[in-house]
Amino acid sequence: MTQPRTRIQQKNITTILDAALEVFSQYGYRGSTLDQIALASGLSKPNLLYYFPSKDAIHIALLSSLMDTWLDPLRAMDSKGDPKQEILSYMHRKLEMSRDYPRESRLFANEIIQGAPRIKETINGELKELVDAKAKVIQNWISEGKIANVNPHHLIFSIWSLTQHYADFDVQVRSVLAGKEDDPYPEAKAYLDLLFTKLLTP
Amino acid sequence: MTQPRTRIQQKNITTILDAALEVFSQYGYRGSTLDQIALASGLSKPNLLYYFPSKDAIHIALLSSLMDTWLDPLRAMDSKGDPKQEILSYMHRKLEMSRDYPRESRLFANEIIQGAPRIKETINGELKELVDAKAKVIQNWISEGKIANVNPHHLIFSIWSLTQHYADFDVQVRSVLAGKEDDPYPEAKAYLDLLFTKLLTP
DNA sequence: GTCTATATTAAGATAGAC
DNA sequence: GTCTATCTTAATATAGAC
Repeated sequence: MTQPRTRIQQKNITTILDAALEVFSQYGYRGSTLDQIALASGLSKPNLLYYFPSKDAIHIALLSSLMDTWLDPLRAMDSKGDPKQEILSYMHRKLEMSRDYPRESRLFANEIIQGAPRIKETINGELKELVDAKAKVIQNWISEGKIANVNPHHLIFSIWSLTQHYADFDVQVRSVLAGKEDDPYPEAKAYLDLLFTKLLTP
Repeated sequence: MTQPRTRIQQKNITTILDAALEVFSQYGYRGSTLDQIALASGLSKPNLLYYFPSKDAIHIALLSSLMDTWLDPLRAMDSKGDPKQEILSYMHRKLEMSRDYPRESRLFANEIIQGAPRIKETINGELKELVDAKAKVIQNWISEGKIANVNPHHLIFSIWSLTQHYADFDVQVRSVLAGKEDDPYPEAKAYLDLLFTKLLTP
């Protein structure tokens, strides 16, 4: 789908991808059907297959179109900024993404839990290189005594897991907090702020 | 399957559940087929359905037989023990479960991400009650000044997310650590020990 | 570009012999 | 209890009219 598109094509493709995100993120790839995506998009099933050659193609298009956005917050971590603030800001952005884009988070979670069959190359390549580069930045901050000495890779994993948990395990979080917090995010932010502040203070 | 069983029945049921765990944890419920489970168990497809009435029944039997084991570490948290040590021990046991039972972790993760259709009652009931009870224990420790003032529910969420991440996102963790750590767990343990020690110290 | 109708295959489940 | 063969349904994908 790299050809130039008319307005109606563009609009339908966007509609399909949004419907597919809704469905795939909730039921996983195999658990989702073209009928569900057709229903969610308001288009007919054969019409989906006019825009995409197959169900798989829709899924792949979704994953790759979202991968960049997903990694943007980590890319934004600036080696020239204030170390503790840069890491906290990265955590905040990730937490906001869980809150504002939970479907995207669950789409990736489903994919990775099931062995990342469709995005393994990206993980082994682009993602690993980005993480390694940022881990070096963090290691430099540690060497300069700006933050406490923690394993940079595991620090990044912990930011991922702590923030994505609120999107991926949303049902469980809300069940457990029922009657206490209607919106888990304000408390999550306060808790994670404290956690990372204490962790990173030398 | 509450009737008394012969030895051969018992053995086959165990074999089926183990094969089902292998398959369901990797592909999710809908992504798994009875053919795959039959192949993994060494039994024929109709034979699976001699022991269980349906695919769904196998999945439900798996989930409920594992739920208890899954919550045991939290149950073991002792209000009369040393507060910081009890919480650290809980985290350690959860990390060991990720390392030793990653399939179980992914089975639950798949289920919860997709909205927990089959275990919502348990989450709203048994799980919530257990967490609320343990949150009270933690709150008492805080009131007594034994540990720092952190939100008990979010503390428990953070233990879940940080430890289960190593099982659920195993593929990603290992890809990112390729060439650095063959086994992520020793570094994970050291990192999480530091994290929770700093967090909980008043 | 969009639809109805349909071909094709995969997967859950059952029948019935042994 | 276990198997081969088969029924049935659901789901991907295509054909062909408009």
